[in-house]
Amino acid sequence: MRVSRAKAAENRERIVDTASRLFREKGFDGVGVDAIMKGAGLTHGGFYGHFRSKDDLAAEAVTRALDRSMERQRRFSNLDDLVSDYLSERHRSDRANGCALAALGGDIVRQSEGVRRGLTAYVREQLDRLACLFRDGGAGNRRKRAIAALAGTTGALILARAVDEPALSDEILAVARDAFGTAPSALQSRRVGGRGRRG
Amino acid sequence: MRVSRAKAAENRERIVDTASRLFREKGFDGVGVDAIMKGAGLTHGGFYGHFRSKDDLAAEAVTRALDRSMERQRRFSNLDDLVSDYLSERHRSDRANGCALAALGGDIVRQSEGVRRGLTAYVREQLDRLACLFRDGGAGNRRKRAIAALAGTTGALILARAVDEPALSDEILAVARDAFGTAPSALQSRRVGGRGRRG
DNA sequence: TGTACATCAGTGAACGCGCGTTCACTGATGTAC
DNA sequence: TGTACATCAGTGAACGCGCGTTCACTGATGTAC
Repeated sequence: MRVSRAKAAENRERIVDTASRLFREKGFDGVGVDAIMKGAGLTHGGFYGHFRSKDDLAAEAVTRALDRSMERQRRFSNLDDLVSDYLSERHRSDRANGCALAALGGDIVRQSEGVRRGLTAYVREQLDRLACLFRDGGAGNRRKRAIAALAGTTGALILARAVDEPALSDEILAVARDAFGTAPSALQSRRVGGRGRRG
Repeated sequence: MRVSRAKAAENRERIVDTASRLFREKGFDGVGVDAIMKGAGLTHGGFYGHFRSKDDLAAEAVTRALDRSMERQRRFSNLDDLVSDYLSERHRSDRANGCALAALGGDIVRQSEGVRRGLTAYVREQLDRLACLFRDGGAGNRRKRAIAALAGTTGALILARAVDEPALSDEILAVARDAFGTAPSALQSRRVGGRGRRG
């Protein structure tokens, strides 16, 4: 039974959103067209009225996830808050709604050209944004610290998720929040005791 | 046709090695039992004489990859060399023989309990090793820097591989080498010019 | 050391299930008058 | 505004391919005498 054009467009959006979440949660190969359509409240047969293939949807779903990530991170106006949010326990456990880069990491390389281009644009934007959030230092130094912070937070989230022991996972998140959330950071020197609140 | 027990054991080893490389290169779902056995110079039917299932092999293959990584990294006695090797262009392009954590990242979470336990042990060992390589600071501070370095290098390698543009990828590797390869690092302060050779 | 037989590593055909994709069909929507 | 028809979003059965797994078979290895 046909539905209105508005409803059809809405359905399409819901398919992309659902796929975006399911892919991050279970990986590209861990989710079938059937499950995605069911998750969007439809039947699988209608899929090809909206997309040319599962790969095409994957490209859109990753792009959407990255856009949402960017939106979320724009809400923070200082590095500490942004990093605390990114390295929160909520984000660690909520893969489905979290950073696509951390969730799909290595698999993205094997995706289509479009997906990788979208990801590259996201990384560039993210680096620019991080560089702005550093308060001190010249442009070159801020960019370097932005790269280190992006690599560090992404890696920390992946590690915290991969590791089996809650205590170690918590420790990784906590240390990384401290190391990458402020600049200069705990990485910097042989500071003993204190969490740098004074500085 | 039956082969000698020694030859059979050797075949089994070759299957694990081949799988270890192919999984890192193409992901767990990107490689079939058929391809693995062919890569090891055998036919697929013999697979189940060696392993209970593909998942069982995956567990062994990841463990093997992590062991090899650990072996390689033991060869370096200072942090600079270790990080330079880990963040080299060779490692970026040679996924098949590189770090399993960076190559399989998010997918490992969805693997069996055994795999995750092996990975956790690897992370612990790696952190201890990195902490030793820092020359200054107390035990607590060294561990923190080890965590930051592990997260940073892992994240940087994943980013450098994910990104589409060679120049950006090179920049990420270079900056991360500088930031995580020495302590204190470029992250530390608003140092301008010079690569810290003097310090 | 040599012979006879049991064992079993590896082979290749076959099975069966899941999944991406296709298609004939349905019936509500959109449009022309 | 109302009616008649064409369109087309969604349905559910079916197809076909790939892949994990099984199995009867082969023939070299290992063992018992």
